[in-house]
Amino acid sequence: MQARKMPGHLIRRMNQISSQVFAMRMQGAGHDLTPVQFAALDAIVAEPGIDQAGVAARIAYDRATIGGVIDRLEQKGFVSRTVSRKDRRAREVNATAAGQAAFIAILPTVIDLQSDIVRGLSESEQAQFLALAQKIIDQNSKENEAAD
Amino acid sequence: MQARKMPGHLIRRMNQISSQVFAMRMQGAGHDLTPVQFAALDAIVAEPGIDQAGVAARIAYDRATIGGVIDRLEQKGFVSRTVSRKDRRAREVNATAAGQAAFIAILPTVIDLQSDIVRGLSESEQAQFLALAQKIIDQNSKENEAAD
DNA sequence: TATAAAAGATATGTACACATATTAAATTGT
DNA sequence: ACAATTTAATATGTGTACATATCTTTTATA
Repeated sequence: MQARKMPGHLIRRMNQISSQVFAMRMQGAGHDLTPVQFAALDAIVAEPGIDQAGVAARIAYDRATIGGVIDRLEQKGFVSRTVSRKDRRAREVNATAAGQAAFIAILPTVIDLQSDIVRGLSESEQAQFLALAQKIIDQNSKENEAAD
Repeated sequence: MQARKMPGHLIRRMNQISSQVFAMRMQGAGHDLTPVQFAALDAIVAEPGIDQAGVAARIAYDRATIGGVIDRLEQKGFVSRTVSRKDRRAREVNATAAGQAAFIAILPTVIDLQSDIVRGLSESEQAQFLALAQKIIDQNSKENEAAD
């Protein structure tokens, strides 16, 4: 049995390829966000005032990691954090004007590069692949949180 | 367009799930190897005397990362490194007796946990998924190295 | 209400992942 | 043979990813 044929290994390779395509295309378009930073910004734009734990839950991140990701988004001037008045443990995160503008500018590039990742698959194969991936994720995240 | 439906995001989530299943099952079986360490050990057992760059190429790792991975395998007593007499820049890596024994002991667990990762898919869906994943990888690694 | 339990965030430590730079050794070209 | 290039490995720095511990604040409970 070769490790290279195992689901775990194939998934690792796909993730590697996906990250490389993302980095290359974003750099080519003059943007400077990692996949994780983009996903976090997406969540924050979609739900202004969300707290860090909410961002983590929304995109299935680790709580301990999200702080650093949002740190970097803050350094770039894309988001701001304020202590919540409802719950002083929580930090409410909002996209700044610059962050919203950046998101709008970057989104088309991100959407466009997605088809690069699955290039080599026909339209119907792409749909199949996405459906199967979603199924794997749904099955394995039942015990964590409800999907939406 | 929600980031959560994009191929890149789904692939990241699958990789996350895959890594978690691997860690949990390995720990449950009393083993202590990461997915990357296992894949490296697999490559070294399959090709004794391979150099570090060879290991990296064989499993599509980053050259700069593989040194640290092999460091950790060496600390566990699973592999040994010797300067090649043919090319004194290169380090020939070999599995020790303990490393080979560990590999044989661990392999069944790793094989077994693979079906956990794709649980939720039927047999035929699993085969479909693996074929599509392989296609994505082959397409995106054409410019790097030949597959085998 | 005092205490316990839970939750949001941060800090620490380990392990990738990769870009870039550096060092040493081998290879190539003239 | 010698300089230029390439290659193997290491070093450095940034960015995840996650377990665990700690701190603060909130909530639940006796």
